[in-house]
Amino acid sequence: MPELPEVETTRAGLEPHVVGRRVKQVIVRQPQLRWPVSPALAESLPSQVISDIHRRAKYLLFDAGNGHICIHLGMSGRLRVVPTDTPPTKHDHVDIALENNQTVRFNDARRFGSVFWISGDVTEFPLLASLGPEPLSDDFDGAWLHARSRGRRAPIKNFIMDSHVVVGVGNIYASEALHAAGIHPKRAAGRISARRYDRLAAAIKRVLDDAIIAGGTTLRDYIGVDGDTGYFQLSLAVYGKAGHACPRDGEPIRRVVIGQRSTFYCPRCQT
DNA sequence: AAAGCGCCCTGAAGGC
DNA sequence: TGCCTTCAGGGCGCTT
Repeated sequence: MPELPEVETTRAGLEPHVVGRRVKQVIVRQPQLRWPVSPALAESLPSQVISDIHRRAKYLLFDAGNGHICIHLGMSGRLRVVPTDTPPTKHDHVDIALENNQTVRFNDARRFGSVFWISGDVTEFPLLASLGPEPLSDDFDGAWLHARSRGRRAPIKNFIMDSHVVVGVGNIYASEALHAAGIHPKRAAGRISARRYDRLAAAIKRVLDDAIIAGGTTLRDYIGVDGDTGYFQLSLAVYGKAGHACPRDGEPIRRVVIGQRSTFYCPRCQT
């Protein structure tokens, strides 16, 4: 369930532990993740220095000089920094051991996550090549959503969760942003005005930004401590709150399934 | 091109 | 208490 804010907080938490460090060894205990872990990872990475950690969508990209480590957390993936001699526990699938006797450890119970080795240009890597803009960048705004949505009959909730439209809007924050913008999640994307898209784009930015700030302040050092992020139980207005009063008008929040995903909305203030 | 759905996997929750 | 079933969920990729 890591959403973009959790991924960004993981990136920020890893950065001081990893950047500038040389990789000593890579251990792959379970290569069968969402995609198989390529042997090239363990072959190419040792002796390289990690110079940077970027995030693109929900992918973490570690610049290793001769290539990039690319990690997606799926829905149950966790990255922790532990002393290298820490015995692995259940679902500890990949270790990246550093020369300072610390190890970046990837744990993923459900194995929806992935660990890639990208030897070439990351922007040409198939999974990254056709992604939409970052939601927090200036490339993403209401005008972009409006332009991209013309003729689209899919529900707006599916539309904003389409990574080719905009990346990083997961199931939780899609519901939250639509509530904040007062838009019904089932409304056809092509039937929403430019003005409402301005509000929606702003809501997406605000919701994600608030969560990143909250995560950064409350969980600043979690990676070095025990690695358990928990989930950011932020001030969610609608997600998971079926039957609770809408914070805006008191109407009971409803749950509905859209695109095989739980969706929460207020039937009164979201139109 | 767009939309819908299957699938990968495990743990938690619910039913009996 | 314990077994069995159901379901959630990110996101690719196949099908329609």
